[in-house]
Amino acid sequence: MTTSDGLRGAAARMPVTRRPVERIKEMIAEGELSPGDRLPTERELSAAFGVSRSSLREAVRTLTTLGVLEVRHGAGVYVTGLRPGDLLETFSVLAEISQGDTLIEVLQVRRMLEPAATALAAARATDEQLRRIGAILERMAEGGGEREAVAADLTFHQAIVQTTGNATLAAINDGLSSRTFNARVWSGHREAGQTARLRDDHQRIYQALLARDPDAARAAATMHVMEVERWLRCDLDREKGDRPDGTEQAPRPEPA
Amino acid sequence: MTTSDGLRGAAARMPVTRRPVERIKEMIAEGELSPGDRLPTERELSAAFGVSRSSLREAVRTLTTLGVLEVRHGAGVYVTGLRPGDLLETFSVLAEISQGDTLIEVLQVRRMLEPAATALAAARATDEQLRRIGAILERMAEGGGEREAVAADLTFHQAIVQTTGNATLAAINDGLSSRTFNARVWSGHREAGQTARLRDDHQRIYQALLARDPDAARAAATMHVMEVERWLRCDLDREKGDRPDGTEQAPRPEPA
DNA sequence: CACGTAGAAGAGATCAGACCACTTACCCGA
DNA sequence: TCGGGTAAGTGGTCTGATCTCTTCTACGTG
Repeated sequence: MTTSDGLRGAAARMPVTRRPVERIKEMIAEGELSPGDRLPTERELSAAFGVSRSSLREAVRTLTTLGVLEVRHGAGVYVTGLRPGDLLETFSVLAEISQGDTLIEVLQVRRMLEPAATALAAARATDEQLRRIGAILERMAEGGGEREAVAADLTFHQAIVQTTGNATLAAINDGLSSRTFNARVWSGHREAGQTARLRDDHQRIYQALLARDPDAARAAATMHVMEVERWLRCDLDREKGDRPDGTEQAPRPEPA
Repeated sequence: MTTSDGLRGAAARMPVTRRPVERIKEMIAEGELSPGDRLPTERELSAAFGVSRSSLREAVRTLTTLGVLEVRHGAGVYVTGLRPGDLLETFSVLAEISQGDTLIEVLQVRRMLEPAATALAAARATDEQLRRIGAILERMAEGGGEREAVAADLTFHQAIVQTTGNATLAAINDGLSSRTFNARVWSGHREAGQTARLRDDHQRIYQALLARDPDAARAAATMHVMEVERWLRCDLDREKGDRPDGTEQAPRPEPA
């Protein structure tokens, strides 16, 4: 009773729930299903795939989590826009539950992406986009609670990356700088000196964008990410061992 | 009407299935659950959360898809290693089902990451790591079918990125250069000139690594990604409109 | 005729319980 | 002592019923 069914070798010993997942992904890749399309009802799909409705629902749940499908209660199952932002939404869990060294790694990646992205933004930004970024900066200057400050910082960087016009880049960057992540880095860093330093960083980035100077933008972004990295390292050290001596704030500087 | 995303107080009007998802993620973030820990049985969990087993299973399915949990048939549900590679496995769907412009965007991101990563690798590589990369190159030179060539190319770049010691970076890069993606770029580019060009690119990267020369490594990696991007643009143009004139092979070069 | 509301139909959400398939560990016999 | 077999435990799947939400229709009112 095992492999006797006529299924081709590939789909033979596949968990039942996985079959609809692979098939639907395949249909999308082949163009049989397009963004926005509505799928048959769960009851019809389960019959079509020869699986129970429970299993079919788990398959749909998988594809929903991946950002491929979207379920509207009472209305049906739809293919999402399949835009990078849809497919990379899962990305944020990394920043959400990672700890210690992985957070450093995340910042190192941002140190590769954000300078390049900011430089690109400086070259491509329209007047309207620059105006919007400036507005965000003004809102940050107005102060507000820590929550608002974190949100505004996030919005500032997101706006810059969006200016590059690369939605994939924007989605990845969003994932690497999720709200949870930033809140963690920021916690305990609201002292006067650091807040001022942050504002300076942002101002320098903004000025470089205004001047449409990619090199300056790259440098400013690099400095900013490095600063955030320094804070994080400081925090991690404090957590690890409570050494009161403030030395070794930036251990192991990048060799390159 | 109701504020759909109010989220005030406790989990007020949250879909039943989502409650276990959020709670388990929270427990992991708080350290109540650690990598490798085993969770209670599905039956116990469903009782603990006050949901049916079906709903709990959908929650577990969500977390499994995200790479947070791992289910072993007959043995139990476990927390994964929570390593970047675990959490970013979903990443590959982007390369799997994206088309057209998004593929270009993916390559632009790689153009930001791979040069930086290769430079870092040049600075940090151990003799053993360099030897391994060299071995991969030799295997590629031996030829073989297109399938083997794609796999070897992938392995080559993965080995380099792993050399940086940044698992997050490696996971992201893996996602951006999945087998499916590469197979698509490569299809139809096995002509003599391009194969040779590819081998040259790889050799130059390898030489830069051997010389532990970050600048040369960065340049070589950049050239390589740009070359792949040129192929892809060529393919996309061919698909879109069948213009026989070979002009506009590399449209809109990056302004920066 | 225009419009809004109530009801019905359809679709996903959740639940309950049963049975199947796989893993693990224990126990018994050689 | 070692090996295999068996049973308990756990995830995998199925069935079918009920609940909730969306959507559309049809009715009634102004």
